[in-house]
Amino acid sequence: MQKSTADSSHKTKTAPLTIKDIAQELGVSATTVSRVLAGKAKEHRISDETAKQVIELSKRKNFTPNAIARGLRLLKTHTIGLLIPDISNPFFAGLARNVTEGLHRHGYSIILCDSQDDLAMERQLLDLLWSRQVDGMIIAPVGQQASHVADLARMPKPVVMVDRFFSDLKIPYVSSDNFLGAKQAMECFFENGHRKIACLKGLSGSAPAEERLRGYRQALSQHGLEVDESLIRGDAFGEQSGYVETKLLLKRRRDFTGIFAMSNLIASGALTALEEEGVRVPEDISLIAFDEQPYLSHFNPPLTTIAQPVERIGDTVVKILLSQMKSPDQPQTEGILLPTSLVRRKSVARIGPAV
Amino acid sequence: MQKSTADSSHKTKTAPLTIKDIAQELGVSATTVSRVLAGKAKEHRISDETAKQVIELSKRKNFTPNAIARGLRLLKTHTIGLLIPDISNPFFAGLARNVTEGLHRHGYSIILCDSQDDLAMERQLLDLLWSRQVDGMIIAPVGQQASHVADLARMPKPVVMVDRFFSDLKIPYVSSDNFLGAKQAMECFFENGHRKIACLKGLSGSAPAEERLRGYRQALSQHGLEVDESLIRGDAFGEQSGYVETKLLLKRRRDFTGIFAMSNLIASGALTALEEEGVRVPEDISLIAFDEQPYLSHFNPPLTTIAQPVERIGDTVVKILLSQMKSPDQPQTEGILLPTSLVRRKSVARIGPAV
DNA sequence: AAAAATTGCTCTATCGTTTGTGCTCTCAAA
DNA sequence: TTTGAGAGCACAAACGATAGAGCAATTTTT
Repeated sequence: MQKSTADSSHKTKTAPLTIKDIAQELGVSATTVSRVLAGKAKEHRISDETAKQVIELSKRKNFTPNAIARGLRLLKTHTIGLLIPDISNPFFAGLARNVTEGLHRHGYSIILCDSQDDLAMERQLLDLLWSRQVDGMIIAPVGQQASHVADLARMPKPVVMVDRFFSDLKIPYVSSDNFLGAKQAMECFFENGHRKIACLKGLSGSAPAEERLRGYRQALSQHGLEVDESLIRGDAFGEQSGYVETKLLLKRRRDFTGIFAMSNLIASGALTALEEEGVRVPEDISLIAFDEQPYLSHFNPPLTTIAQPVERIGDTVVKILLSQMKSPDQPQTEGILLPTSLVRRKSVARIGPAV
Repeated sequence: MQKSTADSSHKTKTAPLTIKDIAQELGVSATTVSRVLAGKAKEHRISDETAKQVIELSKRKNFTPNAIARGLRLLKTHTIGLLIPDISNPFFAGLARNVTEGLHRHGYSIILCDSQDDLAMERQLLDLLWSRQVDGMIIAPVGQQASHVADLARMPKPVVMVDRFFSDLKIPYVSSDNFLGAKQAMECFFENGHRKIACLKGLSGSAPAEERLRGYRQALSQHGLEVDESLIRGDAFGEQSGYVETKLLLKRRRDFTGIFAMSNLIASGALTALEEEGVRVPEDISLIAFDEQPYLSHFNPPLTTIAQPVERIGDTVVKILLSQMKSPDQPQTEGILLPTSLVRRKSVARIGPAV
């Protein structure tokens, strides 16, 4: 075994460099190196010559200061916690992509936590994020219980909620205007003559589900139609829920002509059930789903959807978080609702005059 | 402004607790608190009484030791870097979910980096991850260039490649058996009488694209068919590529009867193009895509696909990484290829006797 | 030529934990 | 009454980077 000199033929593990190593090799102090690398050379009257040497050697040795040590000293980690219920849900994946990119541009990294829509897990992950000294958090809480989220408002670091939120907490949030979205979906049904429309609900108690339900109800009322409670079914945003509830609904009755699905996953499950039961879409039953994805245009039939402005949501969340981190004591934005839009495709049939 | 006592009505930001605060309040040393919280009370002869008090107070104050300070002292952050080309690609989203969960169960958090399939970004993110002192990395490199990835082999921390990999580097990898997958797709075409099959390629130089191409070629040869190079088109895994290449292909010729798309995104783009050109699937042209997703069964037509064992890939990656972290000097697994499977749906038409 | 200002750094303490070493008791055995 | 062993903890030094204060040269001013 040789003594040291990097032997690149084998997997020679190089010991991590420190600022001291650089300093020693140049015969300067660690402070100097730190200041040069922080771009504060001028400010601290480091000679151009010294600065150049430090930079060059660092580059040559591929040295970057230990961010952990830095974080400890500065009490700032340049890390943001991102907590979402399910990264494999395209809506959240898109959001994660957007947020990750936006924050990266401002020098922040993100720690990704997937709560799997589990409250206990969520609580645990929140503790974990704090223990990791994140500078801020972006969370899409499971959404049914607020107590542990409420504690976040007392934390010394900014937090922003997204999608799932609690409007009564003193924590800013960004979301689609779910109420509006539901009404847009319903209006589309009405225009095409539908009046009996089932609602496949998402997680009860969560803001998106409740707001969408409110839109559903109000749209019916405004058109002088009665809300049939037995047409409101389901309690989760997943595919399973869409499948099961549609199955049950179809066993019981067939007098409704439209289904409003609160997520694309629910819609997907519903489609499976409809197919199994030999119900054609949209000839027998029309369908509108929340959440737009490009591939939905290849569905059979191409799905009419309510599109959420995912990018705008992500951008806004990032903007709020950055601004809160810059000036923690400014008045907080209370909550922002971004408008949805209807994407008309072919899953809604005209069955009569507009209501 | 009151002095201190947490005033929960307002957003009173509580100063972060430290181990010293706990120690002081109990009249013991920080050492003792640390040892109790690390579960080393017995080992260090801390009385049950003291231990109980420490635990209780910590719980009551919701205290968790500062992981940053811990990381600095222990030179171990319990953080893993996850670098992928695009989190909004369902394949990687699924992988991320799996990996995140698996690592979390072992006490590790993940820092998510999305390179957006950009080499420069990838290089930058790798530096960033090292500077954050991750204990290990899971990377799906862009895949065209290996030099910066090769450096990883010399790092003192374990790295595992996934999906996109370089087999000649001394870094373990886990991936689908892309070669096999392509052959499975081709066999399905052959069984149904197809002999002229176009290939919509992914990113040139990346292992998945090259291996799938190899499978495509070999399958043709084995059946005594000539490889028509002009039927091999495209250079990216995205939707755009699928769309554009299909358009171009259709302008030029219509003598092929099948399309092998190297990703579901490519397939999606191809479908759009086919539709625009009035080509019916599968009546006029059959289609098989790599990457399975449940919703593909709702496509028009339901897509026949090659399914990658995403969960097994994720589990395996995690297993390898954990084992490398436990015993860094053990012989490394060189590379693991997991079998794919054909999901038969309705996008392949029978057009003659099997070849 | 002496005082003042400027240049170009270095020294030291610090962030919050953990660890090796060592200190002070108490109680029993010799 | 001294010695020894164990129990129960505290002290101080690290981990790597940074901010404030300070200090020796050199240059400028008067």
